[in-house]
Amino acid sequence: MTIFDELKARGLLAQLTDEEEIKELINNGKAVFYIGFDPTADSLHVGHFMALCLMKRLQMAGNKPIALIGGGTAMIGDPSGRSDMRTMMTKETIDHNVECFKKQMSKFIDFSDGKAMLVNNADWLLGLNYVELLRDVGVHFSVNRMLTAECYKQRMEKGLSFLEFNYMIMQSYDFLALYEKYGCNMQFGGDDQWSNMLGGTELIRRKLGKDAYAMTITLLLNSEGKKMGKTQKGAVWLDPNKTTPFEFYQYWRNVDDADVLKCIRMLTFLPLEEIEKMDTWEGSQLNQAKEILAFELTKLVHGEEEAVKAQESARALFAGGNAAEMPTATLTEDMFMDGKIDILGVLVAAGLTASRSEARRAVEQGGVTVENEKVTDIKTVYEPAQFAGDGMVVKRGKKNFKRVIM
RNA sequence: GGAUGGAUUCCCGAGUGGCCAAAGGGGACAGACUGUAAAUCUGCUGCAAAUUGCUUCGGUGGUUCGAAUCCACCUCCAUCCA
Repeated sequence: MTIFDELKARGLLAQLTDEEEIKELINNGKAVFYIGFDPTADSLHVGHFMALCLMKRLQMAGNKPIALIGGGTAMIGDPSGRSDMRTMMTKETIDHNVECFKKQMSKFIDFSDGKAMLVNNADWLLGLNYVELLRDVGVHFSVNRMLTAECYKQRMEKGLSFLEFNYMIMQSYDFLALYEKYGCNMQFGGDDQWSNMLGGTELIRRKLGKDAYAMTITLLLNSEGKKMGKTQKGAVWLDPNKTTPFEFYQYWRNVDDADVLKCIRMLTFLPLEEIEKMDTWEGSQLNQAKEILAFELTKLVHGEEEAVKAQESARALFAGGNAAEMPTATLTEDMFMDGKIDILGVLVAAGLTASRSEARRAVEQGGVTVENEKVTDIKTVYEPAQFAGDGMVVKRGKKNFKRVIM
């Protein structure tokens, strides 16, 4: 199976500028492609992960990836898919994020021996001269055309600043710069990047009279049409300090039935034949598929050891027992009043609830368990000795656990 | 720069002097049912020393016994005009 067919079978491809030409290039390892990542946070998340996987797949097929970190474009902020303006980030924050991105990326992509490149568009964007840019690049853009782009249309009602309006031009310029510097002939990105990417191919055509190609990856949406990889608390991060391997595992373990197979297909490296078999699974059998999904992804991101730990913890916990591997919270002396701490205090200290009021509600609604014993009285108190040794396992709801120790 | 409309709790949105910690909906959370799923039903959703107290309706100041609500100034947003 060719790489192109595989990508297609996995449902990763969304839009392509020229299917035949792209097929030819990537199947024969002739593509030099880039994917841009704007450092808007200090860790990569699931959306980036998909793009990195794509890079890896193409790299394995002999193509040369360029990972572009948008240290320059982050100064502007991409309006695509946004209903309101991004908060402007300081140069310092961006620089910090760029460093974090670099570290995480090198875990997934092999940058040794020129097999891949890592560049930062701050290197060429920040030094641009305004008037020169307008004359060289600006002439090639039609405002009328730009305004018809989907990403701007959405913003016509809410308001769009000139700063953000220029994002497309910066991204287009990136493509041109990479084309000229490194012979980069293709750009990949999320489907919401389509218009920005077309801007680049157009610019290359107009300025150099050359063809370059663009292809977008299907956005990972759940059955309700929302972006996956987001929780109430925010994104699901790849940095274990921001989203622990256990939480990461649980996120995938809990996806809807309707989304499991799609996720396995798009995110894992499991062979397609194996995935086809799972496709026939129904009902509670899908639970197995979820376990596979969670395990595979945790393994890819955090390594096999962490994946095994997360899986064992999860199995043990949901089977009713207590696992050795569990997030822990440590109490300190000063949390005790007269040698005692009440259940509300424990819940807050363990980070299981945000406030004592919330803790009170959780207890009153029968959602709190200590060592598998339901706690019904909000006045229940504990003494330091009870948290000695292995401590106690405190649960809020079905899926929030903490081992609380002294 | 001018005119008009607007800013309410996680989000949408009602409230135009006391009965307002603020209707309704969504989401989140908890319970029941399940398969760690969905759907459904129930509860709940500012904080706390908890039949009470405290802080909140863009910001600051004012009127009043009493302000989300009235007044002044400011900030931000949208629409129209330039």
